[in-house]
Order: sequence, then C-alpha cells, then structure tokens
Amino acid sequence: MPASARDLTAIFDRNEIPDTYRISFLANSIIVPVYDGIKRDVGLNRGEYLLLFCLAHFAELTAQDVANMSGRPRNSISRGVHRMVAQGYIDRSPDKHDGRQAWLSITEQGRALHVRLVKRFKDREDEVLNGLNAAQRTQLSKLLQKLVLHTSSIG
Amino acid sequence: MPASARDLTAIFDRNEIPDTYRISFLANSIIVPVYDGIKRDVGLNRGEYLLLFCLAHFAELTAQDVANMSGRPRNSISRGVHRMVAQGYIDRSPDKHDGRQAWLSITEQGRALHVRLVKRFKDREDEVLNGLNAAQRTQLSKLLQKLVLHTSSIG
DNA sequence: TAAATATTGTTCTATTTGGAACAATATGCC
DNA sequence: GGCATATTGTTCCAAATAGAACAATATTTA
Repeated sequence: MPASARDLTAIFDRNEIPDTYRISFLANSIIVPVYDGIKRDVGLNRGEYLLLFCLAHFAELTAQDVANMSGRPRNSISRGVHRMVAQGYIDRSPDKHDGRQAWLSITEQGRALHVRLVKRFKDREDEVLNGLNAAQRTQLSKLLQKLVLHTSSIG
Repeated sequence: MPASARDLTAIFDRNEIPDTYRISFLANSIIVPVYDGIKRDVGLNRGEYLLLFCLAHFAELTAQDVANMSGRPRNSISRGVHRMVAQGYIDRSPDKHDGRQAWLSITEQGRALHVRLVKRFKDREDEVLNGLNAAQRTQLSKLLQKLVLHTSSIG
C-alpha cells in the first residue's frame, strides 16, 4: 500500500504551467520506458541511441551536426561515436579537405538495429496516442508540427 | 559558420515517430533553457526545483509522494530534501505515528522562490505556444489533457 | 604572408544521476 | 506475541552528463 491515498494527479490541472507540465509528462511517458528497455537489452545509453537515430535519417553527418540536432554537448557525442564505431554500428571517415572533422554514417548492422529499436518507440507512441481518436490524432500532429516549426525559428 | 548548410530540420517530418519526436523536442525547448537559467542564477538542479514545484501545490507530501509524482528515484529526492531544508526552502517534520516517513512542506521563502521561478517557465511556455492562435492553443490543451489522463491510466 | 580568430573533436574534471544494498520501522500472517 | 514481508528514506557506488580547457586545423583580417 502506497504512502498516501491522496490524489496526486491533481497537479496536472492545478499548476501555473499546465501545458508545459503535460507536454513534459507525455514526453517522459513515451521515452523513458523505451530508453530503459534499450539500455537493459542492448546496452546503448541515450546519447548513443540518438546518434544512431540521427544517422539513420541522413547519409552523412559530422559529430557537430549530431550535437546540433540532438541538443547534446559535443563531448557526449564524441564518446558515443567511439563506442558505436567499436561496436560496428557506425562508420567514421575523416574529411579529406578539412582535417578537423569526420563524416559519420550508419552501417548495415546499425541500420538493422535502428529498425528494431525504433519499433519500440513506435509501439509506445501508439499506446500513448491511442488515447485520441483518429481525427484528434491528426489534429494533434498538425498542432505539434506547427509549434515545432515556430520554436525552431525563434530558437 | 556552421559545419553544414544542409537542412537538418528535415528529420522533424521524415522519421518513423514524428509525434514522439515533436513532443520531445517541444518539451526540451521549453524546459532546458529555463532549468539552465535556474541552475545558473539560483543554484537549484532539476530535482531540487521539481521538489519545490510539487510542494508548492500540496500542503504536505512525503518524499515518496514526490518521487511518484516526479518520476525521479527516491535517493535523488532524499538528497534534494536535505539541501532544500538547509537552505530554508522547505520544512521537514517526521510523522508522529510512522517513524519511517516525514512530511515535507514549502516555507514562505520557498513559496516566494517558486512564484519567481515558475514565471520563467510561464514566459517560456508562452514564447513557444505563441506559435498557435488562441483557438488552436485551447484545442492543444484539451488534446494534451486527454492524453495525460489516458497515459496515467495505462501506466 | 602573418597574425588573430573560428571551428572541430577530444580529454579532463566535477556534478548529477540512478541502481542496489541497507537500517529502521511498520504491516500481515500464523 | 513472534516471524516473514513491506515500505521509507538513506548511503554507497558506478555510470552518465556536461562545462571548460585543449590541440589541431581552417578561416578571416590586416
């Protein structure tokens, strides 16, 4: 029996920033259990998975690109790159003209892993978003899309 | 000048889980800069702020309550409690009937800090959500509310 | 061309984080 | 009551995280 039988979910609606609270709650609800599973079953941490995810959608990226896209610091990416290269999930080839940077790409093996792992996110996404009917879900997608564009334009 | 002039925002729409990606992106866009500012200006980390936030909306909570509400492990809360008590933002009084637990509550000083800090979230929330007009924003709120209820019911 | 400034990716370091084990207390079961 | 099981909150420890400084290379400016 838990400590208190009081309704702690009251905070959902009775706080000063309900939309922020809800968005954050939903993000965590979808993502956290999936990352936990990936960590447990495959041994990849969040930064490593994000690296794989980014590279699954572009032919080539630099570490800096991934840092920009994922919002993680470059040193985290750097460590992830070395571990993922060692495990055969990504390739790394130094730029021929710019000695500082290197181009990263996903390997066949990495692609296969991505396909397997992204399904976990998709399944969990469906579980959560099934709280809406089809029309509502379309509506939500459009609103989110609009917001993301707006947000990346204001920085 | 950044590394690549390619359009890295293409990933917003061309991935397998666009809604998850968007929700996560929006959550981070709102929350991360505010937490960074709070850390910089007030010295509170995320767990400590969440503790303050939870206590601002309930008269009394146990550490376990806060762990349940915030999704953070109990040891993080425990550490936060001691720091926040030492700084005078929260009070802690052991339960008279159950020697294991203690009741936490926000102090006047803590309340004042909460009022000040939650404004930062509100301002950032508005910046981001101003990408929608009033009707759309209402629509979004309703959809999010519905999803949060659904999600907390499925666990 | 030379010097000042940028950028990339890395290492170093301190902080944050969370799992696991733990002591203290409470509850359930016989 | 007495023994097994829960729960609470804490400490311990290993991993993740991110800021800062750094070396190597490019670019810009004079």
